Amino acid sequence: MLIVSDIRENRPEFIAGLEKRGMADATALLDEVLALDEKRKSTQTKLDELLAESNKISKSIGLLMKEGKQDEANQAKAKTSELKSQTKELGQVLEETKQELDDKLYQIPNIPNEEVPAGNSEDDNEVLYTVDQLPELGDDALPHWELIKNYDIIDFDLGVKITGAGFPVYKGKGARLQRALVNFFLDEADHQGYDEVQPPVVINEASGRGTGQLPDKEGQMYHITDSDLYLIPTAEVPITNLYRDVIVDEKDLPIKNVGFTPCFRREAGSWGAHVRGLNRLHQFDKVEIVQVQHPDKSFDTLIEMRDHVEGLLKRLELPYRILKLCAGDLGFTSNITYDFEVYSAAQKRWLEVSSVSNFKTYQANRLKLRYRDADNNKHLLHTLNGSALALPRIIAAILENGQTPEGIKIPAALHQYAGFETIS
RNA sequence: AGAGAAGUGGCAGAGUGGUCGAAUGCACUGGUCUUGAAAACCAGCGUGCCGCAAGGUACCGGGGGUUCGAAUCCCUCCUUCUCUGCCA
Repeated sequence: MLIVSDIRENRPEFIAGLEKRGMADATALLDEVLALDEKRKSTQTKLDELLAESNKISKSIGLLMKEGKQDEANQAKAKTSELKSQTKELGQVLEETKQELDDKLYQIPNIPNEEVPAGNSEDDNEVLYTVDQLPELGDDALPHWELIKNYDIIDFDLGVKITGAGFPVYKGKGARLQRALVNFFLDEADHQGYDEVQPPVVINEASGRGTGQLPDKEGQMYHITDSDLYLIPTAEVPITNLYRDVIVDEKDLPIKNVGFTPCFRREAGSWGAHVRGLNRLHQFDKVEIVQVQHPDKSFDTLIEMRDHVEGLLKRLELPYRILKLCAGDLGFTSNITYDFEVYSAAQKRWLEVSSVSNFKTYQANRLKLRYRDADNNKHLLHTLNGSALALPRIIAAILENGQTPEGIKIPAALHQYAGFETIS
């Protein structure tokens, strides 16, 4: 959530930022926010004045009663009764105004970083790096969904039987490969100083709001209505919310966490030509890295995280490219995002396997996540996260790119973890 | 899941209708003392909102209610503990 006082101070900058995202009515929306905030403040002031008077009289009533001045006490009571109806009314106005202001703020996405290129669609994303030479497979190369069947390592039909489409069953070396990747990713993060956590994969509404999935992505999460809980779409939600309502000491920064969880996405309406096999699932595994950092250092941290993800792809020997997302393609809560895509050689297409983002104070404001500086003053922190990495598409790329007549060669970095070198 | 008990500041723990935002202790911060440290002593030490400030206001698990006035009384939800049941 944007910070109202910042909007007031730098209104043109915020308007420009939102327009860069393609928001047409940015000026009107921001002005509504500012007006509501003015109303909130003046109402608060008035209410406080009335309450102050009321409190004063109430105290005097106590004293009068002690002195036995019953009549005077009763007179004072009449006066406060009058005030009471006024404060009640104003209190309601204040609550409504706050609610309205909140609702407005929830509709407004983060503003893009100045580094973020302009643009409306993924075509405008900036390619920061791409592999020199795309791998060429023979004409008989198979897409991963064929390979999966041939080697019997992932079973979609069984998943349909147990749950439904988009919930595959990993079997034998498929399951082992997945576990190997998880352990590899977790160990690599551990080497980079991330503390591992295992959060719940079910979250409450407050957590969904804290990181901005609610109300923006209500329809994309599985909702357990009889308990009013949600299945996580990413470990970002439970891990970042670990720090909701927290004030950390400046010297304890940065906070670095890594977590492995399944992720659940309804992907409503997004089934089409490009979702075969492992390309898009309702449930998938992901290792996520999260950092909470000092505002002055978060940009360097973003690069550090980007480098970490890049290192993983290098060690997996997969052809990849790095994109800097344009303003129009940026996630709702993000200030700047780098996407990583691996090349799936049989499908001949790029698959997104990681998104590394800096949210700056957008999430922290909602989370009330702050740090205390040397002078004991409190300031909002910056939150960042990135996939490191999402599993199914990595597996798809490993399978397709590693296929040979003798079987599928898996990357050397995984041999120890998997306990095998070839799927045959 | 059933029965009972309890939720107060970083922690411990007072407070059952009226200067209570809240005693006291510990922890923490600054100072005095000391060659240094410890001890002792002095002072400070929650959060949000409004305000340039002085100050005001709100918060004692969450929400609602009674009252001129609620940490204190009532309702409700949540959580924790104990016992019973069930279970990996």
